[in-house]
Amino acid sequence: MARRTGTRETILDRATDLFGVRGFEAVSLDQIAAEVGVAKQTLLYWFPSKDELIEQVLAATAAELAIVIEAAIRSAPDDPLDRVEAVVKAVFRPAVRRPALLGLVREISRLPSNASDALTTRVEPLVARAVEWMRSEMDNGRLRAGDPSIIVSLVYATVTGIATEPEALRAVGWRADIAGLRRLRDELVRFLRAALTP
Amino acid sequence: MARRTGTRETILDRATDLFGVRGFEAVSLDQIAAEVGVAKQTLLYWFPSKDELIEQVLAATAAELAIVIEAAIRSAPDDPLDRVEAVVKAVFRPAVRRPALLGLVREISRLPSNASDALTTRVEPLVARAVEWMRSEMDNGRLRAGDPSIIVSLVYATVTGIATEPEALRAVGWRADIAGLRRLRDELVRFLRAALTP
DNA sequence: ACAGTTCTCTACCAAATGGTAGAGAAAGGT
DNA sequence: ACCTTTCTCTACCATTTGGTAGAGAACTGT
Repeated sequence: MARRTGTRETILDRATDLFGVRGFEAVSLDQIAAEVGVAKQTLLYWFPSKDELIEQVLAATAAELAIVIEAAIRSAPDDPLDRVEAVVKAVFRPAVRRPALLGLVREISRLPSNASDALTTRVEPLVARAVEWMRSEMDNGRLRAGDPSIIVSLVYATVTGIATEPEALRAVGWRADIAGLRRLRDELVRFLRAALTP
Repeated sequence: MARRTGTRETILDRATDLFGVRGFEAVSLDQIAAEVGVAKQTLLYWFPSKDELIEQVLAATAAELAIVIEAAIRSAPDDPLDRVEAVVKAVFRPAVRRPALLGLVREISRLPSNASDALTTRVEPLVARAVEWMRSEMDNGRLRAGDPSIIVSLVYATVTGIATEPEALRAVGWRADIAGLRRLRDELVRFLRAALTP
């Protein structure tokens, strides 16, 4: 049967959404296969085991986010607050289009450590660079002084948290229409700017 | 056999930790039973089904957090920034002692909506009160102006996010000793103060 | 001593889980 | 035309899942 898009890519795509929304262990291969419209064994042809599938999903997600973030940083102005805003906006777009993306990132902490270690070591240099950058900007007096490691984590937690908890937003009456999304994004940016301004 | 503490309470306790760390669907009744040191059917005697157990775990957690928060608010000073600090510190203590507590809160969004609705409607008045309080303090000029609903969600996302993602903190070299915890808590409070100061 | 309630157990069960074995279709290269 | 590789399928399998049935302790009040 002729495939419109690669079966492998379709599987990765659907699996990303399901894993991100419901968690790795909560999603069965049968469910993914049904969603893709293919037999379970087709999954196991492309990915020899569920663990392997999870690993590939994580790798693809990390790559996608890394590209978006890199691009945002490269084309961002020099002022650190503008830079943070650029990165947050860049991540926000794909994250709200697919809540599962950042949800996936959160899922990593539930993996057996050996599985997540590969990813961790790959992301580590990026994180280290972010922390170093933040430290130097703090020294410059262009960002509010503080423990740069923890501040980086706090910014990450805020963005990831707000993008992956529709429940919290629903509880305060927020609606996910286009106007709501823009308000949320702008309020998030203002919140972070206020938190980081010297 | 004479029970030291109530079997029911022990089950709720262990189930809270397991659910909070790994997710509802990822934890089996057998695993909980093994952890408690009891037969699975003892679980099903106390809680007629897994759904019922989940519901009770959520109810107990909500009650525990509500008590802590209420107490913090009552004994807090009038200044809104001090009040936020008091609540955050109050939640932070049990949250880091048991990361599963806030993890559980996050898990709610994965529940079938009918199961979480009961909880949602119970929490709704508290949330509404918080939003109204924040709006009036913004009008007073004692908090940075903004959309009070979204700001409440952002504060919640920051606290929950940082307390439930040890992975993000590990990635920046943070250690969970007592000194690290205090630094984290203080940095979190400063972060939120900066974000909310007019 | 005894009956009744409370509590925990062993023994099952049907359904779903991740995974194996291997057949057969589709396509390309020669 | 034919062989090989690529891809998807049906048919199973052992294990684990949430849950049922019902027996038997252990504590109660009388």
